[in-house]
Amino acid sequence: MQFFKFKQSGVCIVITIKEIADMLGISTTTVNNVIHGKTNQVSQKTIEKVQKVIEEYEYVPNMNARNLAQNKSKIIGFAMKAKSEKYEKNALKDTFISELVGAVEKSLRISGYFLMIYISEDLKQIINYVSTWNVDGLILFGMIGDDCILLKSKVSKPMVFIDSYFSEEVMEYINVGLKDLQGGYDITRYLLDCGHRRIGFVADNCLGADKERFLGYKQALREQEIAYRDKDFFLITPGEKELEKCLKDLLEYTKGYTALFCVSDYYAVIIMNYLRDHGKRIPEDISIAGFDDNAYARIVRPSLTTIHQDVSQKGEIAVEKILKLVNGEDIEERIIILPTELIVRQSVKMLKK
Amino acid sequence: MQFFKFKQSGVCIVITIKEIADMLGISTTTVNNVIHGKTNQVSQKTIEKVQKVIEEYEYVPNMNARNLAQNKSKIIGFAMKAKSEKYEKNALKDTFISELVGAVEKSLRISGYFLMIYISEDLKQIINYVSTWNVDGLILFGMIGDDCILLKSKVSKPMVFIDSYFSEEVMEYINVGLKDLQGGYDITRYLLDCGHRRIGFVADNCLGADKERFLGYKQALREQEIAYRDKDFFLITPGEKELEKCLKDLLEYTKGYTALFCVSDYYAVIIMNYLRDHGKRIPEDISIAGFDDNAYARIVRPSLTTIHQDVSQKGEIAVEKILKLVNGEDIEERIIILPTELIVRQSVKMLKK
DNA sequence: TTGAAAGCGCTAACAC
DNA sequence: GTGTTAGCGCTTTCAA
Repeated sequence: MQFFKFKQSGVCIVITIKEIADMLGISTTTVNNVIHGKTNQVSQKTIEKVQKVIEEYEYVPNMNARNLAQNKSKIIGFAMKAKSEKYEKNALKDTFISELVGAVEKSLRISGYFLMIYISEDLKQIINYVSTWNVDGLILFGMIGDDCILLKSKVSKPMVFIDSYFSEEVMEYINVGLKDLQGGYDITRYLLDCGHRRIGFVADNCLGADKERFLGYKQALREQEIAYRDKDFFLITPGEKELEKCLKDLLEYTKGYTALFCVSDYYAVIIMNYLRDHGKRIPEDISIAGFDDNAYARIVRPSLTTIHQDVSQKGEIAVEKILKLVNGEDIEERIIILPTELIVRQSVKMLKK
Repeated sequence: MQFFKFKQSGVCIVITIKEIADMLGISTTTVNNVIHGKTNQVSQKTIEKVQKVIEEYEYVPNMNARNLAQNKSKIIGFAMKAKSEKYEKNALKDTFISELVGAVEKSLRISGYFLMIYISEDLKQIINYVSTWNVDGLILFGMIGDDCILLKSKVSKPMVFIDSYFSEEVMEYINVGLKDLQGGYDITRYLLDCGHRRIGFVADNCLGADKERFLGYKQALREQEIAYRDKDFFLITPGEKELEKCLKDLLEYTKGYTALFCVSDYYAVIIMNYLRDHGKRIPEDISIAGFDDNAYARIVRPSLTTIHQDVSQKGEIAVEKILKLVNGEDIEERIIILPTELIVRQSVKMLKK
């Protein structure tokens, strides 16, 4: 039985290859060939006939069918672990994440791929997600060593990591990272050069990139023969209430310091505003330095002295790499380390020596 | 021929229903029934056997196959038009958008749906996207009247609009909106109450929500019998260079005004910083008011007097509505209008009367 | 230059 | 309780 669909205004019909073939009394193979531009196999006449119908009926391929048949999708997954409370609410409220995702989205779109975001605390769910959608490739943010190993062992699809650190011996990973240690060193060095001697380090963990920044901080201290004491690491806890408590503690804590190096602008800005709202003058009473140079850094007053990184570039490179892998191309540079730059603004006071 | 897959460490195998059935010497229907919890049809013994294999081999359904068979997906599309230059680069750099998308992502994730973002200047591409992925539902942001009509005529899937305005007679639309006019009125009224008489309005267009805010602005002026002149509308142009030029013009323009009502905090903050960097004191030389109460509003100094809206709530409601529609449930409230609230901070000067 | 047909993995109507 | 089977729309091999 032949079944023809007729174009009607106001009614939404999706036409299939088979229907086009039936309408024209030809085979699906031929229609398919025209759709895929394998026109050397098809007569000019047929091509035109088919194209006319395609246009008129606005044929659009069914991705699910295509993917099923080809065992692939046009989807690149962007997966991240929802670190505890921090991102459980709304990961994209962190401008770092949103800029990164935005850059990835845009790059993929330009290349004809689709982005699917997947956020979960549970790595197993992320792994399931990959196979359930048969994602062509995965961009992973914020994974630490063990995660990477598990992922590598469970996922056979191409993967590109962003901001991950893993041991040297497993170099088959692809990672787009940053000179985190260098950045941590540079900003601490700057604080030291400004005459600061009591410098607190603020972070919500000591893993991955944050750990590297911390190591850079310690290295700079060491060079100036300043002893690092455990209490110089101020651990902040994400999550509404916990954060509130931390900030309160911090108010007391800062009394022993002239400067604070916050591992990210995200926290630097929160802390800066909190301290100021509680009577501290910045940078007169306490200097604040950040890391990332996010959108807030320029906007807060005093504007934030920080380490700049190009977040969009991270996303773009990650996409470039993943698409190469998806297309079976070889990747020469597997570990990309982007540079950092010290941005001196107004949140750090120059102490008299 | 039977084909068994064996679980091996380090190798990633995806098992199918058919394979489970073959391994156990039962039918796919039975396996399927167990997977879908239709256990009243299956003996306890079989259930256990199947569940054991599912667990051991980590069965995960193939979405493409499932979607194809069921003629649906678990995807909700979030589509927006890339307004000219503004979002072409990275839409998520606008905190309004990223918070909205983040909230949508989170709500969908909790409900077991997947989000696919689709940004395009071209509405036709958005329409194609819907059918190519057979998206279950669409959340649309930033569409104006004509867009909505076209979408309605071309897309048969459930749709929920965010921040759209359309004429009264087409009430079958679902829209999650805001008291934009009221908000525009309130903030202008506040400026007037502070003694301002020359108030400029700044926006990059005069459509949709921005238009409503503009109408609110005009209404407040009218009430105080202040004449609105065309030149009181300062049109700003997005895009790197154009924006730069606009800001320069604005510097001159502000001479005729004591206050500026910017249609969004996004612009308010940019303008505020620019003016200050060029020697204007805020609010002494010129007062600035915004709209949205985004993350920057609290952070800039002087902090921004603005109209608050709950962006995450918009996203959450949109998801709630779209899922109801997807599930064939009835929607009682089709036009949701969220409230606004005046937030007085420090960017507006109280003039002596 | 064109066509027939098998198959991707899952679902669901129907039969036993 | 369990099994058979036809399809979802597209791709692709092989044959004509």
